[in-house]
Amino acid sequence: MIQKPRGTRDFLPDEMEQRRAVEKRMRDVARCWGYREVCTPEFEELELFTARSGEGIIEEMYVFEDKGGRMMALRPEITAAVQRMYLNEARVTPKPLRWCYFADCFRYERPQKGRYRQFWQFGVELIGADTPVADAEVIMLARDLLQSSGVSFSLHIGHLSFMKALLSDMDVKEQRILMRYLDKKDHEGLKSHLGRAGRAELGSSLLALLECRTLDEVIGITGKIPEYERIEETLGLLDDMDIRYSLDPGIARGLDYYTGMVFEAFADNLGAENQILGGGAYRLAHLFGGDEVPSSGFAIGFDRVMVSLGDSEGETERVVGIVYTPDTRTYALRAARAFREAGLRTETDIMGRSIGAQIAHASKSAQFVAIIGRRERESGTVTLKNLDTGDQRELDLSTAVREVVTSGPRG
RNA sequence: GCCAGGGUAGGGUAGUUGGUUAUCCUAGGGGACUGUGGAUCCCCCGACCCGGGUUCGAGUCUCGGCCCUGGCCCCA
Repeated sequence: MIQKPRGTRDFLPDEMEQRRAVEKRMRDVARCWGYREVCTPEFEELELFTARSGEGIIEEMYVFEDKGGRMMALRPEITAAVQRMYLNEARVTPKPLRWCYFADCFRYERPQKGRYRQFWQFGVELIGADTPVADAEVIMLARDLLQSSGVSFSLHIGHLSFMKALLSDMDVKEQRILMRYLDKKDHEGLKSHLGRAGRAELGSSLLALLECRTLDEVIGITGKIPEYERIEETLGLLDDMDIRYSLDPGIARGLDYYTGMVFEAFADNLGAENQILGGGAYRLAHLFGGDEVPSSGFAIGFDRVMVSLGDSEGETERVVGIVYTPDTRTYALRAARAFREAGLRTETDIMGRSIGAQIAHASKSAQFVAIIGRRERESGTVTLKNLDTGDQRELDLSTAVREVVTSGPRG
């Protein structure tokens, strides 16, 4: 038999309902913050992604040549595409732009728990704002979104200026290597690299920086940096709004287009793949040939959030089963229409089953059955039976519909 | 790309000193039961991941591959 591609998943209705429920809560939060949804193509010109991350990431992407000989890639993330979209379509839109997305991405990687080749991200981008309160807004929104999902997490906030202050006299390439070591918390690798570069004296201050948990401690190591006041203001806002976070000067976020504030979130109950959110302030537009625009944003690893939430039982939807005899089929279908017009999930027999078998089948998912025979058809009624209580009454069709609508969901 | 552990009906399983028709539960379909449900009973459907090797004979042993799970690497 044909199997699904490696690293992809099928979702049955129960799981889809859980995912949609979480997705809906996130959408509602984003909407309340004024972030409106955008959508970009599933695939883009390969160059959109290599311009930013280098040729190396081709190995980790789904890349193909289309029939016109153009090199394309399934999007491995959304931020670059949104920036391209901004440059293409929305450069003159009043700032700031508050956008969000919920979309699937593709990466050609070794699958494991919480890591798939097709995965979904819920993300936001705030374009054209470059203030302390903009930084704070994005972080507060990140917190609200994760909170709405019900996941248990911790939020870590850093700023690239801390490391850069200590590394300011080194060239950019060297900085990048060292920041990579710091991000990975690879102390030995860091020390030996510094030793080879003849800068062993930096080791202790860099490692001490990783241990800092307050801005004052950081400044004690880096000295007063130009960004100090801005960072203090952002963190102060978060404190005033009772946002719980840890200051983590070790966050480097691998990429060089991040410019200032960076942050990550981790699920409390996941193993190796426990990062469920990452983001920060960045500049990207120049790479795509546009005027620079300060932006910030983040993406939530939606699948990891779902793994963290585990198998929780979704709300049971009210279901009505229409049970009827063969000679009342048309009346039964009209009755079903009336229940559906009231917004109820309504199912009718299409298997030619007996009355008893229809009820038996309906009772697996439904809370109500409307039983219809010749008598009900003649009088324009249905016999509404509550399968939870066993009560049943013959009611006018419209009364029966109202009865179910006002009954409220089960359990 | 690396390491470890796994793959038997849709789901969960038994079967490993190699031996007839591969066990049980559950789910699904039908019936007992054509105007009243989840019980019960009966019937049906349905599996050894793929390929090579050893053997008279492989679910079982062996090799390779694929896939899953966990970890490493990576993680935009």
